[in-house]
Amino acid sequence: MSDEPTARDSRSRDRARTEADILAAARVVLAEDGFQGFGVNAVARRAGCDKQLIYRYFGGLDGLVDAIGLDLAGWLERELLSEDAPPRTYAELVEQLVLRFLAALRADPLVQRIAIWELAAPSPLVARLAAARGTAMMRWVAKTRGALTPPEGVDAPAFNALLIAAVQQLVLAGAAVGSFSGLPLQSDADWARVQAAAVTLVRAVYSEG
Amino acid sequence: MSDEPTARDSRSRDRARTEADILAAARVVLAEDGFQGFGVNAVARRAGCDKQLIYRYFGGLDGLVDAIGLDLAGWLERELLSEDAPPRTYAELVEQLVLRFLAALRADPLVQRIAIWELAAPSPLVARLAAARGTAMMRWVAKTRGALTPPEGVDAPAFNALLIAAVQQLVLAGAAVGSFSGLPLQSDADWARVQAAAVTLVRAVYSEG
DNA sequence: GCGATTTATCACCGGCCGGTGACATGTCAA
DNA sequence: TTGACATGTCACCGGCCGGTGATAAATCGC
Repeated sequence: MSDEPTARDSRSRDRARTEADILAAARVVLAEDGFQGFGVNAVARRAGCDKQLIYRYFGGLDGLVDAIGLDLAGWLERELLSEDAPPRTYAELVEQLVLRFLAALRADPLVQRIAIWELAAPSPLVARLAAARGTAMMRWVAKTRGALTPPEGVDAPAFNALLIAAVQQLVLAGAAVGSFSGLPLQSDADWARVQAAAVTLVRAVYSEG
Repeated sequence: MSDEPTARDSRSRDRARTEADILAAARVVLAEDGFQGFGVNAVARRAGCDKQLIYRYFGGLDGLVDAIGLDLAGWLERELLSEDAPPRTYAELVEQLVLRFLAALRADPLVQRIAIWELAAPSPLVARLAAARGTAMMRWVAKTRGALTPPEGVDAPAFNALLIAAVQQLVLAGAAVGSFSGLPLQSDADWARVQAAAVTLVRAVYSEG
């Protein structure tokens, strides 16, 4: 929102520090204003330095986006991790995945903006960004799945995609307009309702065949 | 994509025709380029007339968007209508709703763009646009529901929102990048898979309690 | 035929954008 | 001390944007 440059003596002459400032500014701009406001000028203003440095140190916006993607790669995995009891059934596995994905996405405006970016302006650049999320989820599933397998005769990939898609759409809509299709998505109670419905769905599909 | 003005003798002096041209051009621009490319200059170029006319006849972009919203209000209702047998159970009702919403949204890039617009840049303007869709679905449900009611002890609004949200996210992702979370969303076979999964979900929740 | 009105076009403004070349200043090594 | 290099700033370019005032041309009422 505000464009006041963050405090930063303009003569720091510390490249590592400057790069970190630029990267942080880029994340803030993207998280706050979305991809529409994401540009060289905005990031430089936010970082309190000249935009030329973005070209010099990151090779332009593309390199900056890639840099964001790098430390974003581990985001989802970190978020999905927990010390809870490992799932004992496939239903529990999917249930944990859905609930944690909901919480993680809801808490991270940056990733929300990236997801919207992907929908609104698909490009190889942002595709690379979004790919990290997908592979992270895959790896998490592979790691915590153990020997768990979906029930026979069930199109698990389709169901899981449905569930994750529902969660993502609701989180994005909730952040943007506070409701979806008449369902309020603001208070924690609203989200508890969504969680309950999602859990019921998972169990209806996987637990009882 | 291309900016060549549509054939149109520049001296037609037919206000009704010109207004229709502008409105059509606006819909095309929005459907093709999304809200990012939606502006006075782009619409005027596409309509093959001067942008001043947009201000004169529609009062600027806002009025133009409202005009789009007007004839868009009946869109969903028209799409949802059909001569199929009326649903006999609540499960059938929701099943029809979900499947028809999927088909309608998939076939209409304009509405897809509006949905994305709502996520990326919420504003009273586009909210008015998107509200039409919501009320249209409400009215359709009220009209075809008859005496059907959801089973006891089921949070029907939450489940329905989940299902519609899943469909919407998958359609948007399919149009943008052709897949979601590893699930391909391009061929008709891909979508048949999604439909089957959605139907199974609906029945698991409503039919068998 | 003629003036008034409608319809449409054009030229222009300020502002922001991405991008680049020239320049200033601090740092460090020879 | 001096010269090369790293770091940072500034000024400028062309292009597109939304928005507006003046002007031309066709139509209509009289």
